[in-house]
Amino acid sequence: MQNRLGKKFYIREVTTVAKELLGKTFVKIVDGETVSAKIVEVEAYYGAIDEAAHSFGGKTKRNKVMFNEGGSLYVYFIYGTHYCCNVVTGLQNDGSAVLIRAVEPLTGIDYLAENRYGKTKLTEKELMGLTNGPGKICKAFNITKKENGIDLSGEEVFLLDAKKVDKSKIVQTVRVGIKKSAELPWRFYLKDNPFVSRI
DNA sequence: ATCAAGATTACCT
DNA sequence: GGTAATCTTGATA
Repeated sequence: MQNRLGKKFYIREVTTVAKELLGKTFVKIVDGETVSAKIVEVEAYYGAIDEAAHSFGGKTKRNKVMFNEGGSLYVYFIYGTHYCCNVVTGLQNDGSAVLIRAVEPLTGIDYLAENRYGKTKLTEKELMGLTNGPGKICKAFNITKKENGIDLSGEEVFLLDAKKVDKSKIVQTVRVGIKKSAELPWRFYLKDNPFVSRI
């Protein structure tokens, strides 16, 4: 039986939460249907010491959700075309969050496919590319600025606990796609999982 | 008021 | 491999 992750889970040090998010289940309820996916790749961002974090340099209209107490969803718009989805962690005003970079679809795959490709019959290649990147996840789950700031203890979007992933399965590397603080090894993914965005 | 850069992706050669 | 797509913020005038 899977239980919802509680407030305590999120209000901890951001890299700890990032690591433990691997293997957990991301759920969105759409018209009573459960759309879910396993988290396989994440990155940690921490405003106090991390120049690459949106929260570095203080609160703005765009990033204010990142300063919430852990357990909110932070969605931002980037490059004029893509949304990315983060789980806020830590205490109020921490400015820390975990970016969800890749997930493995579990249920509601037709919903994800329809949003991403406008069809439900997918080739093997399309299936593998369904949710293996931060922008793709938001497209597939139809997560937009409407979802920014929502509480993960609500009934629409939340996370389920899962069996703890063995430490030997977690790979830790540097983050992808950033120029500032690029050396911080705050990216975590599940070893050998085919849905990880890049190796 | 104008402008460049950004936690990305898809489509081109 | 290169680049267009085209929103938000923060710097400069």
